[in-house]
Amino acid sequence: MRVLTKNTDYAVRALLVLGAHEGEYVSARKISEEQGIPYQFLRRILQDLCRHGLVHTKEGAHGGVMLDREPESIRIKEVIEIFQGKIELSECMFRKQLCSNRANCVLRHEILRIEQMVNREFEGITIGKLLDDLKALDDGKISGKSFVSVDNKIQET
Amino acid sequence: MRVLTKNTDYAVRALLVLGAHEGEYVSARKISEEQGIPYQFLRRILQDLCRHGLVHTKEGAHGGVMLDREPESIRIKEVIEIFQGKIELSECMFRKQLCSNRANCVLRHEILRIEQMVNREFEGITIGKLLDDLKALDDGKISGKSFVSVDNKIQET
DNA sequence: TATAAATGATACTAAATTAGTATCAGTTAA
DNA sequence: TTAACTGATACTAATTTAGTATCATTTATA
Repeated sequence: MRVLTKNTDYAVRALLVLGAHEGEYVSARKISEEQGIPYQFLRRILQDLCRHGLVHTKEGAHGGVMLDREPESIRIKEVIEIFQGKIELSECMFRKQLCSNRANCVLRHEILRIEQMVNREFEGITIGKLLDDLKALDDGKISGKSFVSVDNKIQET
Repeated sequence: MRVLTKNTDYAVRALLVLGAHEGEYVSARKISEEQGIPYQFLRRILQDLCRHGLVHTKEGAHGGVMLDREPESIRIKEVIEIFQGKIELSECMFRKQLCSNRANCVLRHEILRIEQMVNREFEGITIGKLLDDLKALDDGKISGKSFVSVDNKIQET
């Protein structure tokens, strides 16, 4: 069960690169190489981000992509919704009509609750926050929170 | 973005029917008709539930399916994992190796946090609890929490 | 003992989503 | 003029999800 798709993953990583170079145009080629993201795929992702006003672009030589908003105002929730639509744990029939049966109702009640929780969480994470975390990592301030994977299990070191 | 698949949805509904008839064998045909679930699809789902020990079956005429565990011990998390595997918000490369780049790390840290939250929630919901909710609904005790959908938006009445 | 109502096992198809590739036109700095 | 860019968009491939079909076996019971 995977919830975040490559689209979203690549978009966030691209936004972090752009956030680290605020005020500069960075080319899709450079981001692609730096992050190991398939070039043409990334191109389309960046165009989507542009259409949604998260970044703007400059054509031609020395052109590229630049953040068009404060990193703090770009919420992961927004990015997810651009590429995957609204977060809905279960898109059931009851979004469109009265509950057809009561069994649906009770399950749905719980699911809506969790759905709202997840939405709140993704709303709380911004590119700005992630950039801060990155910076803290660089400064070694939260080095104790770095992770190492052993036998496919995540462990804190 | 849909997170719960039909498999899981149908399985939970079937388990609720079985929970409402504890100690009786209920046939796939009956559940299928009662819940509007495609018969053959449901058959396979019930077989999976059987293989995982949530239900047991009796072949032949007057046979069917019966819960094999206390409804309170059947957690939705377990059902999800049978049909969709472990809940992972983003199955990234870093599950298998050390973080290749730091941009992954910071995003991943947040994602793991939310992932654990979601897991805890689905672990807290059991078939027994949903049956209780259903019963309360029948008794009109939580009638104030019934839902009506207007223009695709959920509203409490 | 024949039969109808069940499950067991499993192969198959269809639809939808996700991931990735390719192409061509236009822009711009040097 | 040319190389390095983006804009737009069509196309293909791979994977996942949903659903269908078939045949064998079991069992209650008329």
